[in-house]
Amino acid sequence: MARQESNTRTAILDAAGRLFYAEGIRAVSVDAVAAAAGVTKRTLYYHFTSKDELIAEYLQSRDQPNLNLFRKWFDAEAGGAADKVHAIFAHVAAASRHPKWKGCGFLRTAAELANMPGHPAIAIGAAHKRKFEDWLAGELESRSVLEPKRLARQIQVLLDGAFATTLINRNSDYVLAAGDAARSLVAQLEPGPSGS
Amino acid sequence: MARQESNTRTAILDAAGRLFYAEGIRAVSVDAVAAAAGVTKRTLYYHFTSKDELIAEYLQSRDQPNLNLFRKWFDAEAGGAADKVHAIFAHVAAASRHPKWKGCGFLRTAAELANMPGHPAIAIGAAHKRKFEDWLAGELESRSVLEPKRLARQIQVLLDGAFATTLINRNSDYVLAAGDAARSLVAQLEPGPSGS
DNA sequence: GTCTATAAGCCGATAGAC
DNA sequence: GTCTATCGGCTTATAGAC
Repeated sequence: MARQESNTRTAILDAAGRLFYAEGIRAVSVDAVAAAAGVTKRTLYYHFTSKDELIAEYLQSRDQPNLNLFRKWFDAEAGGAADKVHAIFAHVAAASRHPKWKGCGFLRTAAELANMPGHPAIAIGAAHKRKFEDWLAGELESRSVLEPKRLARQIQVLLDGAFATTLINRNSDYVLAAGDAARSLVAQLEPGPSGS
Repeated sequence: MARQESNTRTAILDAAGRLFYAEGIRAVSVDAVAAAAGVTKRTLYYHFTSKDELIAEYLQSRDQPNLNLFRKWFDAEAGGAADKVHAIFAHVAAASRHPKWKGCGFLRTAAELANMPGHPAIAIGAAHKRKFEDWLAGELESRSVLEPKRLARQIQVLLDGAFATTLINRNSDYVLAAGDAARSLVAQLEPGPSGS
């Protein structure tokens, strides 16, 4: 079966993503990934040169899907920019109540690899966060919100804080608190009746 | 030397703290901690029953020192509550520029142990964050800032977001952005000329 | 209380057959 | 492209001497 190549590769990447997110990068062995994918370790090493490459590709595979979720939540919410931003946090809060929730894979991976600042996976995480920030700044700007870049950066830090706190406090109260804060910050700079 | 007991224990805990913070919980072996403390592994296991206990005690040993830092930075800043809160972030930003900076040990440990929600170390992290939140709420309330509890929680999430982003973005811009956001949120609720 | 020595198994990665 | 088999080293934790 010469053309099964990409199927096998995808199966390995899917298994890696599931396990890395559920248990953490260093807690999951290459053996475990191979077993979950239904291949031998030797096959895994045929498709990926190292565990580090597997980690990097796992995060890369989550980049667009995650961004699309944020866009969907933002677009689906009626109302002004403040309410749309708040909706993102409300949806994250709901997701955080799911039993399989384990926070943000990008942040958790960066935390695990804090002693390897040059690791490719961290650069992929940085690019992901940057894309979110840039997208949000564009949305705010097109709605004539003041200081869109500064505000988008503040909201991103707030969202990362929300992700981080879910790992310490099981309930979603802190995510909702972050959402309230984000809405306040946007409302201060939003045009219209409640603006300046 | 019957009374060297607590010295040895302290040496082990110091070494553990240094290594766990610098390289991460799972990246550091018990062998490495024992070697750094200048004792054998058997001695380490005489003083601590397991690596998990060592992890928990490492975080416990950081609880009060970290809280004292926050208090010191807050108290040393002249001006109103908004400026005092901002000062905490400014000092964290400065600390994050140090080459040995690796973020918040409590959050990084929680991220590494995300697959073990009942781990004692996570409870210690939760208690630490809660103490910070309660202390800050008290400071805000005594300065007649409105909704002190809600605000303290928002600021804590912002601070955790600042910690988290330093692991992805090397520079301290995001910490400063968080500090600006925190100051804005306090200023909105602070009494006086700029208040309602 | 601290030591030497070791258990028993898992780690990432590779050799070579087919 | 996938397999079986294995390397050398590291993992947490323990046995037993002193």
